[in-house]
Amino acid sequence: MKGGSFFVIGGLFMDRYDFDVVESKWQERWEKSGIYQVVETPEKPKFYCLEMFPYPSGDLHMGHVRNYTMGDVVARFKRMKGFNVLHPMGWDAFGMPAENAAIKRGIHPAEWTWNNIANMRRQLKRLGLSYDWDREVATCDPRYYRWTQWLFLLMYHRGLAYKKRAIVNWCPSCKTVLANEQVIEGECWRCHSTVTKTELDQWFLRITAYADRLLEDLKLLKGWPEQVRIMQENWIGRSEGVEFLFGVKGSDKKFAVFTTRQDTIFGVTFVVLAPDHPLVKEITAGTPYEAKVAEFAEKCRLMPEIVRTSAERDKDGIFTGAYAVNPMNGEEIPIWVADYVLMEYGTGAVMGVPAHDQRDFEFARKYGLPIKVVIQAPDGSLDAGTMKEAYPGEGYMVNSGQFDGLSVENGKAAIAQYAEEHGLGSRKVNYRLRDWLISRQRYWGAPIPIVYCDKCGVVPVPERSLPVLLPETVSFEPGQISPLGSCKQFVETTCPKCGGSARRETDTMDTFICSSWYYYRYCSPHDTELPFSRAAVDYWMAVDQYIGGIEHAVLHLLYSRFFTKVLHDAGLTKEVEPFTNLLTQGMVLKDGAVMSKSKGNIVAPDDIISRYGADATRVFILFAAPPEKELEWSDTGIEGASRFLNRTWRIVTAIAGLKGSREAAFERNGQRSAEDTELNRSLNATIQKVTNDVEGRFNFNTAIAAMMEFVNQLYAYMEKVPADKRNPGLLLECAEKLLLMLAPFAPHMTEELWSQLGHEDSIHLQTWPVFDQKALQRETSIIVIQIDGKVRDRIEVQAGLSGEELERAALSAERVKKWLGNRQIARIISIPDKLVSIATRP
RNA sequence: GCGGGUGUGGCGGAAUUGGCAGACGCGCAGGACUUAGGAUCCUGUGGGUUACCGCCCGUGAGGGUUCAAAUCCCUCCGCCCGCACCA
Repeated sequence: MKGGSFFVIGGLFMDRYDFDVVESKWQERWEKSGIYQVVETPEKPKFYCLEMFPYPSGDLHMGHVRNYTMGDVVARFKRMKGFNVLHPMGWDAFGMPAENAAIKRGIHPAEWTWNNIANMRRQLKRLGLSYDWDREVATCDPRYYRWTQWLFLLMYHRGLAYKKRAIVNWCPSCKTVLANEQVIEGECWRCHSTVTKTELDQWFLRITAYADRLLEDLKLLKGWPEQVRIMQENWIGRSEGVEFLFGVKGSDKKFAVFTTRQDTIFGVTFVVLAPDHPLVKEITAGTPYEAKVAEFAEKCRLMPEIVRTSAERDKDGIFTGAYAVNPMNGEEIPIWVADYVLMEYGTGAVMGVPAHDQRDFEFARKYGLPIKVVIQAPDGSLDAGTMKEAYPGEGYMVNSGQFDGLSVENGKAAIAQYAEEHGLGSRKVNYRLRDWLISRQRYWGAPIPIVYCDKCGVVPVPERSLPVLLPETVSFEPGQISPLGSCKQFVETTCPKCGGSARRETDTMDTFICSSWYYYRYCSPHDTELPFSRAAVDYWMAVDQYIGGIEHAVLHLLYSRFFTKVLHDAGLTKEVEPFTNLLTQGMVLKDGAVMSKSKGNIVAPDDIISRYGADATRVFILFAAPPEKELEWSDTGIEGASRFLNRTWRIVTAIAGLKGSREAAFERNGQRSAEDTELNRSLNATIQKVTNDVEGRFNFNTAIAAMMEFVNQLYAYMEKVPADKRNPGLLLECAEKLLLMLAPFAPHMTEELWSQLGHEDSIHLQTWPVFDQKALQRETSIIVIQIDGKVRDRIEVQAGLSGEELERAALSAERVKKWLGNRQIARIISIPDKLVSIATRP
């Protein structure tokens, strides 16, 4: 038979299928029939499949396509597996770009945002994603941000939202403050400008009150990548130690010093205060040191954070003229001020133990301060006079009075206990995590629902008065105050308490607040009584599978965990963690670099879909790399995906055209040729592999590879078996089960072929195929024979032979005899149905 | 510096429990069909060698454990990511 002839169907040669027609046809039908809409169905197991919702920047990029295609495959697969699947989509719609567009082009942020949403919704629908669009949310919609404000008030009433004057991160380009998490290597996470410091009255959320639980519950997140858990652990930065109270010589002033190395307290030869430590001014006031120290502190204040906290930089410091008293031994030691000590961490004061801390060592060397060994190395080699670097390791205590001889670990416990018993200090836990600064001096965000009254002070807006609406007409030009501040009608209000005149808070909330609870809103998106209905949330939460970029490892994922815990404590929800399983997908690259306008290497989803169709785009983006890895976009690679779909189309339409195939399907147990048996085995092996790859480990790439292989097998069968010897019933079964497996990946083409095979119901409402264990069994196995570790022969034997039988068969093989020659057999290992390994000696 | 990841053909990648390295795809080469092919179908494709039966080498480098190592252990190198004076 000549290649290609079995594709002639009804006289027509079907070369390629028309994806444009097929895809839009089914998208319309799915929308009309609402097949992806879900309601709570207690008798069915639920599955909440969620992808991080996008910022509506205007156009979908390939990273979105990858993220949402993965989620869609999981959602469709779980549906076919019998789950009631919640798979929603929405918009993280507040944020700076909308405001910048308004300033630049005179479009209102709302208009710009809603236009972008409309375009991106169109693009998502074009990809054939199975969302329940009835549940769509947009965080900039008053029906949504009303509840964001409600949740702020919940925090406020629980003592978790507070306002304080603080030194904060300021982005001069965005003209707003930033939370610590949003400063990446000294730069603004969004625009990469260098962040400066400024002092402002700002709103904070007390996330530090949850530091321990956020850390502790990371243990529950077994379905998260270890990397993300470690990043959160590092960010929270828990450390245990002792806070000592040091006295100031010649006064009754005291100051606290935090250390994790209380065992080295006898080695303190100086103490260092942060330049902005309040004690600095007190101890230098009226002394000859005052002016110089103040000048030094000012220099530090002006230094950009990134420079000041760089570990490589030489440490600068200055003596204050004052002396501190070591609470443990009464020693008097000089008080210095240095740039390497940060007011934000611990107590803003550090005890200098140069012998056992590298930073202190460098500082002591630079300024000629004494070095005193108090932990001797096990080999007794440490000598203060000859040390080249600090010794932070294990050893035993020396020069420490009654504590001499203790190990580091025992010394830590003993000193801590002694300090507590004698009122010299107390055990303390410190965190690197800071409270979450949430005020933003911008317009396009949810207004903070707070009113300032001269008589009543800070007054929360009552729940019944929510939402505090954004005024429509304001000047968006950023300045030192929020744009809302320039809007009189907004600012001027009456006090909810006393009815007198009052002013509204003019800052808006960090958009990360809006995205910290959206997954709850999806559960009951139209609720007008509460942010979400308890019954709906109890049914759907937690999210069973969350998919998104690793860039949110600390930001969004930490904030959301915090919100979930607060909601739980408030009795609004039952779960303590929002996302049971997390998949962090890798980035999409082009020519080895991230796609960006400036590099000019952007591949636009719309262009690709127009040229190859949504199904081919989906298949390629899943096939090109495993989900967590970076994916290199390839223009020829997508051709391959397109070829595979067309190849599938042709073979399935050919099978559909086989005369009497449907009738023949009832004769499944009739005669089988060897080729039939092998094809059937191949079908079941493919079902097993695809199921396992999708369900167990999200390896969509190998699942697609397995289906490609199976399609190749179908072609080989057609090539090998003459038309009159083919088994139409088996071929039909192969075609149908292949389509079912491919349906989550290529939903349009499979739906079309499914209907062409005569089915009335959507393929997406079918049950996932099950493989037949019996069909997998072979009558014979190929056994590999190794001699001294090298493969020397393969023999075909009856399946299931015992080790002994295998050995006998192996040793009687001609090639084996030849290779063995007259060498002696030292050992034989046989693994049934796999291999025989023979070790020899001369 | 600390923590994590990773290194496999010309390229993307596979090998799930230590058991035939390179599945699948791209690219390339040859053939078939064809007025034509950038469509489609078939064949080949890690390197070396060769009477195309094989044989030798081969998973960043070196060493080790084992009948057997991409996989486990040790030393080193490259790249990527996170944290980075955190007391």
